Amino acid sequence: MALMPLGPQGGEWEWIEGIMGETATQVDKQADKLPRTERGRRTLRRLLDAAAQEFGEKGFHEASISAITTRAGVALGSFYTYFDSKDAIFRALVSDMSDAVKQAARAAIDPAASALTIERQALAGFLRFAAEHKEVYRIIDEAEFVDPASYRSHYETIGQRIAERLAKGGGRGELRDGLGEVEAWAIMGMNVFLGLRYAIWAGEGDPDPMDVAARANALLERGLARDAGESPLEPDSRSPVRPAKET
Amino acid sequence: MALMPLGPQGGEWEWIEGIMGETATQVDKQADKLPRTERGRRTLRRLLDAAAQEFGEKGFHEASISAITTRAGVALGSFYTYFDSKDAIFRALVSDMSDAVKQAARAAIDPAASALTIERQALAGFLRFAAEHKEVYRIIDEAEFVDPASYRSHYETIGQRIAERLAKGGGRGELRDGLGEVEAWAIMGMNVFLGLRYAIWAGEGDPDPMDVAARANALLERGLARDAGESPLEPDSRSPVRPAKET
DNA sequence: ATGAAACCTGAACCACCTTTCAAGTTTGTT
DNA sequence: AACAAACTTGAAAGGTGGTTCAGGTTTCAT
Repeated sequence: MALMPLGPQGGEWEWIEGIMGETATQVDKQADKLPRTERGRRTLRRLLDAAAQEFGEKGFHEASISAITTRAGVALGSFYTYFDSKDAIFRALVSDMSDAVKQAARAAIDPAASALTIERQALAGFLRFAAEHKEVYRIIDEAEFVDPASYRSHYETIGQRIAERLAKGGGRGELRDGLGEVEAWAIMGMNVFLGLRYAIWAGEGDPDPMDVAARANALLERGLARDAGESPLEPDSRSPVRPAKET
Repeated sequence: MALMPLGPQGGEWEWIEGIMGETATQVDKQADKLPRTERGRRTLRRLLDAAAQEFGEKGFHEASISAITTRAGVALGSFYTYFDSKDAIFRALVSDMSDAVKQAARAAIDPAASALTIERQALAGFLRFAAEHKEVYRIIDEAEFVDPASYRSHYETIGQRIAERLAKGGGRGELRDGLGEVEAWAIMGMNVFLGLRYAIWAGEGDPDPMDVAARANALLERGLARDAGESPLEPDSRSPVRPAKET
């Protein structure tokens, strides 16, 4: 499962399946590189795990293929049995990680919950995931420069998903009507930056992910404005709101 | 003025003054490179303008020093009269642009306005600036990998400034009490992503910056929740809210 | 005017890394 | 057992582009 694709050796990459069920563009070039033996699949996975670490630690340009193969314990030349180029393996990682992030958020959601609760759960899930897999965050972010198309499509997909949830919440009467793409991107940006600050850059006295998610959710629920008579829409959302210490 | 540091030839870099009033670390190494003649200052500015374009279009690693010097119309070797390395000029740019972004937001604000109006003005100012200077956005973003310390300090500074505004709004009774860093980062992330989507990636049918800022501000004012009786806190903030078409 | 400091020039140096390749080993099938 | 395909290996080709340098030109204070 893609939820934990980066465990030191627990890497279970969906990459192979992913690539086969793809809309296929640069994928075709890669297709003939799929391993056909057990040994081959093992090597491929080793390379992907090593690359995730290497790219995560050093960034795309500082990372070197020879460092990746060394980490993976294979010969330099073997790399090109599985990937056409340094870019190709990076793209494969981005694609896989993009799926993993979406999956993490989806898995954290209880579809039966109220619209606001769902947003809180999605954020909490994302924060937890980001804290556990900082490489993922970094690699996706660097895709803005190494593989812009994937980067854009990653966020557009997520944005769409959020917009759908907002529309649904509107239809149900839980949220305002007329919420759309702008609000979706606002929420997404909020989540990403909270992830950067409180998961990737988490420090000593920082509030834990649950508190952060609760505070962000309060913002989404009532905004910044002064309480003009508590809006009692989502009783569920108040319970975990312990005010976190602020700097 | 740093507000328009990237005009084709209108570049008025505060870089020189900036570096002199600095807390001084890697700055010292750079200090002996400050030009002492008029000609030198002209060349330095040419290099910085050229570098901004080159980095903005190609990204740090694809950009080459020889392309920068060609663009600037100076010899390759002259580059090293002003900068110790490719990294050094990039850092100089990040520092300058970081100032420019802050300045743009500050300039868009009317300090006498209400707390929420101020946030809307800051966002609108940022969106306008980002649309006009896409290179700035890109360069600062890439600093996450090329110059992480500057990147972090850039956002921490802005985050702090927003937090201060929130605290002030709370003190005045315009906003809730207890707003802090979490809310500041949420707002900042919101702004940055709206900038990415509606300024950098702006497309045909997209709403204009004013609409985006208004919608985001509505989110900050009342949240997503269904109108539980219009909160009439900021009459000012309703006027420019023309609902934008959504996809 | 004149000399020293500032600045300019571009060819060459050099370090680094991606990619290729020809030869060898392992795997899996018949 | 035997063979083809899959996989592995590491040395070396080949490019790229940051950085240096020695020698020339311009600036500016005296």
